[in-house]
Amino acid sequence: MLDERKLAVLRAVVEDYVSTTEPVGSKSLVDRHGLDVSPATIRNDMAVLEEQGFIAQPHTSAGRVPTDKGYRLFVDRLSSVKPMSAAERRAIETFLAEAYSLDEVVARTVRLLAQLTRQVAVVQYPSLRSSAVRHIELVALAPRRVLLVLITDTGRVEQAAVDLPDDAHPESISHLRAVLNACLDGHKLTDAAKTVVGLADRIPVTERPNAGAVFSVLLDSLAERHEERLVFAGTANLAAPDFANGLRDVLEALEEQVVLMRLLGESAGPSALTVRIGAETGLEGTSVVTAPYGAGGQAIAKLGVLGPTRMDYPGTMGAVRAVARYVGRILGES
Amino acid sequence: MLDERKLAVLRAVVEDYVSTTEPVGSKSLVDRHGLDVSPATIRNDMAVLEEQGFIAQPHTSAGRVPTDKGYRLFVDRLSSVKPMSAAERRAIETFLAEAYSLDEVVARTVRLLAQLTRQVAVVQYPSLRSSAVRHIELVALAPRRVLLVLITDTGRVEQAAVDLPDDAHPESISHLRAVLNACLDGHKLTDAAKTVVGLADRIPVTERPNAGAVFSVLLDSLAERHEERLVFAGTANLAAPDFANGLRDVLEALEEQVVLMRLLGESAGPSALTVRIGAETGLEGTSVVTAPYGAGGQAIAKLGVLGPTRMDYPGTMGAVRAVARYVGRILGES
DNA sequence: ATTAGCACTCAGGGACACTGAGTGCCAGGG
DNA sequence: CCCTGGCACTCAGTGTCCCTGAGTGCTAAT
Repeated sequence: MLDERKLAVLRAVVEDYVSTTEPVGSKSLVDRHGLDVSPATIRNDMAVLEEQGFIAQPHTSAGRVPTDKGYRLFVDRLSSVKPMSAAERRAIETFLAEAYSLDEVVARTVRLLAQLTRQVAVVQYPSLRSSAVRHIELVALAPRRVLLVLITDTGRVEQAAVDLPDDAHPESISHLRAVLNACLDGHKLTDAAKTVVGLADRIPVTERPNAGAVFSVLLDSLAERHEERLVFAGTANLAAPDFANGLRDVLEALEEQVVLMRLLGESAGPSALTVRIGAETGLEGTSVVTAPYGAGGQAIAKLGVLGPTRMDYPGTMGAVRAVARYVGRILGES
Repeated sequence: MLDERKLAVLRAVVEDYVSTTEPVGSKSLVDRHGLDVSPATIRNDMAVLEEQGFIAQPHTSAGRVPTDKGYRLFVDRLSSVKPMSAAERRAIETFLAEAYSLDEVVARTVRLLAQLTRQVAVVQYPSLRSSAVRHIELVALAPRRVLLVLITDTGRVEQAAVDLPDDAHPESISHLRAVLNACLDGHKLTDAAKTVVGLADRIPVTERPNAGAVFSVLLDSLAERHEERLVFAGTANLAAPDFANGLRDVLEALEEQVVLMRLLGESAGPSALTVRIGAETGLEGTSVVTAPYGAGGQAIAKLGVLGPTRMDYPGTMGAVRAVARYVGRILGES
């Protein structure tokens, strides 16, 4: 149905259109690529490709432009990820290595990704679930309100205010803190749920409601809230002419964390690059390339870039993959 | 030089241009405003205003458009801040009152401001300097690295990693923590500098280098870094046609915290609204309205909005002022 | 299956004229 | 002296017409 040459034509159309932004015609195709056939032949191929929905004409008597379906096929079967050059890899590595705190790693990563791809970069904060507890602090704010501070082994600090059902005496708070630290120190948050079950025994009955409130905040909201934090950079790249009309929608999507989370979240394979094209993203004319990243093999969050459907997929995918790897490595070390 | 009527004409030009986005001519002016003179008279006035540089013509045979200088005069002498309606004030109050943590207050404030003004809103995080210390925590990360966590009386948590000159034993860290808490608890960071001077006495000579490192991070970087944090919202409003060309610059400015800090920082009076117009902002075609806000009378940070030179100044100023007041009130309560 | 040839289409761009909102200026009137 | 009505002038924007050129689809020959 689609022989070798037709696929080559589609590939050429995508490549040319991406680099010129202009509908590509049969003649220029045979010129720019080393196709040993005449324009007329290409025209026939193009007619077939159009019928199948891989390319389209903006108007009669204009060249062809890839459709979403065309880009899809291109990404899935006609192109391969373009690896970063050695120089680029080195630059990435040294740039990220200069970051100390997690905040800084994330900030640098997102800027780097925006710069490499010249598009909008998005990075999700790593989940807390796989970190281990180093220290837990409780500070009284009001009779029925304490501040819960969690310090992880990776040196991250998370806080949350907890509303207590009963008034809490200073000493009962100290006791709770001591128990929490004794039991959870060194444990991962993922395992903390089990640990907490047996933990209630060590707490006087009268204090259990308060302790329960603290536990639930620690396990649920603290660990989860963090996963929702997103950072982005490179929005200035939206000023490119591609987005002329859809601009408003994209900017709104960037502020609506929910939309972005969905874009990052719904990726398919666990260790693979995910590419969502055009309508698949819910944003007309916009594509998204994402990858999971994580320390020591297991994915803890995602990152990616967002750009016009007409983007350099191999290059973008290469950059996303490279950055995801190096971030994972950096996080694994600290 | 500029009699009453000429000023009225300028005011009318600004108002009409702001609402229609189109150069305003003499005829439409006398129609839309109750001016009891003929268009010809207005034309003469306009000629004078143009000569003085308050208005300009995009091209001959087009209406007039205010210049930066014209807007300046309008803001300084021809308009007054438009107070929010009672309903709006109530909405602001309840919306902000629902926020618990400081992060949430800031997040809600910036969104609110963007929505009220339909422009880009920027909020600077409140300075830590005027908060008092509630608790200080030190956690060892590595032999020569500790994590310093500061909890303030307003329930805020700040962290910073400290590199130590010497190896630190667990007990010396505990000791340092105890001393820090004993001496600083309840004191404001602004006063902490004095307190620290006498504090060295309580620390063994061998530990002083390490203690010094912790102190300096606490006083300098921790307190200062925080003031540099900015949050913004409403970037989708940049899609308005006004920004068609300058868009890229504005988006870049938003990512360059430095530029934004300057825009927020250089305001004149301590308690007043500041309006910077067009070239005054360093961004062609962009104006900025800022106000300080703070708990209990003293300003602790700034907030503001950024929009096209052609903006509704009275309304925007009203919104900024109102939001600044209510945020101050909310922060004062907690 | 490929190609050469040919008629056809249509967006983009230049030339042209027309319209209308707006101007500047002047001479006359309160 | 300030205002006004009148008048000639300017020019951005719009619409029409036409031409050009890149690109197409189809058909007949290889």
